[in-house]
Amino acid sequence: MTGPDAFSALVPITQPRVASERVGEQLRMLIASGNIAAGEKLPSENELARALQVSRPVVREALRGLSMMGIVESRQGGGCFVTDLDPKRLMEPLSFYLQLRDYSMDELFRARQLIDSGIAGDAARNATADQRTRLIELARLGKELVDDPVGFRVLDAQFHGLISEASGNAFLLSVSNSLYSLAIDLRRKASEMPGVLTQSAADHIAIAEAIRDASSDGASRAMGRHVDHIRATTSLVAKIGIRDAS
Amino acid sequence: MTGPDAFSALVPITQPRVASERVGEQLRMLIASGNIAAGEKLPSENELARALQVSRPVVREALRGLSMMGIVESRQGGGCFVTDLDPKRLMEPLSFYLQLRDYSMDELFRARQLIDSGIAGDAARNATADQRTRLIELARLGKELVDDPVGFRVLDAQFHGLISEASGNAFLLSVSNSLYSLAIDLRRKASEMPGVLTQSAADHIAIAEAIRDASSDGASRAMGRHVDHIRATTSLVAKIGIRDAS
DNA sequence: CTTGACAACCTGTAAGACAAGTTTCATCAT
DNA sequence: ATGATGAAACTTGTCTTACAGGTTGTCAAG
Repeated sequence: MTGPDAFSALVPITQPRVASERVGEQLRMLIASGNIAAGEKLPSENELARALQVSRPVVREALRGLSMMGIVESRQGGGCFVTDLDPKRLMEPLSFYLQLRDYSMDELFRARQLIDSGIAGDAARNATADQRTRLIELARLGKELVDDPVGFRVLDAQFHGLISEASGNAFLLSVSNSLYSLAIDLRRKASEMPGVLTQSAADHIAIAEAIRDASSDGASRAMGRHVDHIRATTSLVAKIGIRDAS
Repeated sequence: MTGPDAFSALVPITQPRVASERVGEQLRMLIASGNIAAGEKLPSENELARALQVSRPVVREALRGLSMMGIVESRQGGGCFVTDLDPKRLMEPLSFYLQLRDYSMDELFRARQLIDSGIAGDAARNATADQRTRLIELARLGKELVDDPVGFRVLDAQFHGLISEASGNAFLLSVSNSLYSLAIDLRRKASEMPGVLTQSAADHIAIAEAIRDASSDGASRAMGRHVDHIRATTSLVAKIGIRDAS
């Protein structure tokens, strides 16, 4: 190894060799760049085939690939549409990866701890007065919902969403939402265990108060502890849940 | 808003209605469960079609979808193989999602500071001996490339990639890579300013040494300073670069 | 035993056909 | 004039056939 070989890094993404993947890549770029908006209807398969100078099966394979990734959605007779591009949908392919390795759950919690702690710290710095009071309200409301798992989960989503919003960082918000939706099924099971919601409600209050007091470090630490608690109960559920998988 | 609407969470995944997605789902489960190992060769498209009682185009669409997700890989004439299931490949949907919105420079740098610092800390804990020595090598090599912007950028990418890999967290690796590629065009311009690369090379050495010494906090702080330096020079370039944007 | 050509096989692409569902629009009845 | 009805056009879903381009394995000649 004499020096860095420039050629290996010069082509970071190997451009798909086969036609259908090139077509898929092109469509994906059109969507990512905003030329085709979410929910918009795509041209018909025949039109795309004509425009791209390929056969219809090639277009179909490309669309099917995008469909499996949750980017587009085809309705028989109706046409092909870009989905709402919701994180929940787009993160679903990643659940395959989570099935592959049992320790991947740890990766997600480590990521969540890092990012959510940072977000909480930023929220303590940047939140508006309205957001601070609303957070306190939500946290107090949570204490009354510890016996209502469904209601608490909705409130929990609002609480975390509001903190992400208050942090003023759209990118971290995206990442945090992705993590949240990846773990949401496990969270649903965990929230039915006794004591879990009581702990979460207490955590929420600590976080909300730290943000209210503009204590950046305090908010970070409180959020870190919160994620720790969630990790503990969730990994427990994950272990138990193996045997009663359908 | 009276109460939480439970129905939105009641149907987490809709099972694929079309044949090709059912086929894809089935193959994916075979791979996730280990019945088909990584690197293994799949039956030919015709065999799969016969076995699954569908036509070849259906099988092809399914395989193409899995191929776009990085789960399988087809070679013309050679057959279809399961990939090595490398996390880097499987996390690709995440980078597409992060490309969707346009983020401000400040958001990206704040995110990068948070995530790369965390990654550096993890790398100091989890890196193998080989990775530590290789990092030192790369950092030292960088000092000799401060007059070669192109070469330095290649090495810089390798350096950051190796740290992400050493952290052992595929999710954060993917996020970090996305951040890196989102800012790469500005970085190209910045790396041609005098002094920038000298600073970066020094930063790299500090980071590599902290990771070598398994100093988690030190690596985090060194990376944080590094991102700060990059932010300073890059934002300068961004201001200047506005007028000669194509 | 090595080497080279050939045959069998596999994926890549194209084109055509029909089924099933949706949308649109014109027609008919009110 | 307006609303409902139904047919026609369009779109996706699937199957079939065909051939080109590439790989792999075999077998015979050297």
